[in-house]
Amino acid sequence: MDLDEARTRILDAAEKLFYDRGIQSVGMDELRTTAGVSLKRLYQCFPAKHDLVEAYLRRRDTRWRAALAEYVAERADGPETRPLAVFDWLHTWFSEPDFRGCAFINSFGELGATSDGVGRVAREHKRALLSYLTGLVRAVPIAEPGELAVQLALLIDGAISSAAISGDPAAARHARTAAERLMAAARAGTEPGTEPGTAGASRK
Amino acid sequence: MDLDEARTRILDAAEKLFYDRGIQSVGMDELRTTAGVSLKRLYQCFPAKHDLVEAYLRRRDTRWRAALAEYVAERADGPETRPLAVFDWLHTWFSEPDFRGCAFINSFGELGATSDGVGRVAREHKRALLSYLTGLVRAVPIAEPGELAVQLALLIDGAISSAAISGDPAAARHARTAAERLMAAARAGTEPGTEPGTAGASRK
DNA sequence: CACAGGGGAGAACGATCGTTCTCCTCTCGT
DNA sequence: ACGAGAGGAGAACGATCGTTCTCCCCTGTG
Repeated sequence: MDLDEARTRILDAAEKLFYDRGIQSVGMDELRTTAGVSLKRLYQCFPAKHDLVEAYLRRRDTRWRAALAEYVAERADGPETRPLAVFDWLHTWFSEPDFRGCAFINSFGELGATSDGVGRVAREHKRALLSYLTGLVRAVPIAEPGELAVQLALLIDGAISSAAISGDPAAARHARTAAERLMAAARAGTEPGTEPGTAGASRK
Repeated sequence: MDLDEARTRILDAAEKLFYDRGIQSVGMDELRTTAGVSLKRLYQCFPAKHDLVEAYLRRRDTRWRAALAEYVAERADGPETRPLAVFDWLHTWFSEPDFRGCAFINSFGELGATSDGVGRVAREHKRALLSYLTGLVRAVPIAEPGELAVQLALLIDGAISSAAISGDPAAARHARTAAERLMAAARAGTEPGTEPGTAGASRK
């Protein structure tokens, strides 16, 4: 077996088990069994459990954000609907049978006080999501794009937590309508006639 | 030492240790030491660890919601500002040095898949919070109070998670301004002249 | 064919977990 | 004064954890 294939099989097993049942609830032996590799291989790829935990979180971060960005890019039919498509993607995610909330919030709650690596990865994940949202919002003429992006991030985190605990994917729909109203409110803050593109002062 | 005093000392220790470091990271022996009771007493009050975990969560639920309701009742100067006072209370909570997010989201992420008692308490906590918010919102003339209450709940959960991971209490302020705009949007949905209290149809 | 070496399976190790048991002390009713 | 029972301190137990070690086979090269 290749060393890279062993790595991906271990990471696949880690993602399934860690996300489903929490990190401290799954031992290295079960991980080894699920991945189908030997213990020697496991410790050859990841010298300690916290290395595997961090690698699991980092890979999940990049994949999660890539899946979201891909969905938004191909589903939204314009810059105005892109921020709302985020919540449609959330709804499909919440509807998956093994959905169990945000892996980073869960890991942070479990190990954030103990392992600073987990806290760091969780912080980076939320910061990267916020910068992605900021990019989406900037493509729409809006009074304060940073503020709206932060508000959307709050709605996203809230919807994830609510859907995880209640088990009801409808949290994504409620968050979506809230996002619509926040976008409309932020749009109302822009004075008409001052959008970039129409040169000159048309009012004053 | 009284039996009731032992119970509260154990619950005090459990709340501090479980909330600070997670549940699985603190053992019964450290709990016993912090509470200052004997192991026999500990197991006399709580026959197993999961009993203590559930009691800890239930007591925290009632205390947390009571503290919130008390703050809102004495700080808000009218029905219109009560929902916003919730976010002011969040800001003071986030600013406490040992703030580490929502105990129920954290516990659910750590043990929700394993222990169904934890999942049940977390669900009840969120449901009770939502019904409290619904009560606050119903005192304001608003088109769909249930919808607005759900949206506020999403903002609250999102602010808690965001503040926990980023460490920045400003999440409460952002959530507050979002709540203001959502309330204004929901208020705009009510037709003027149809509030209860002004008898008769003043428009039609 | 001989043999060196890497990988697989799993036993083994020390630590720690939740829980129980032992031993000793103290108190209280008669 | 004295026996009985309750409570405290902590040893002890079985299980499980993360990690390492042992043994054996398999393959490739002279």
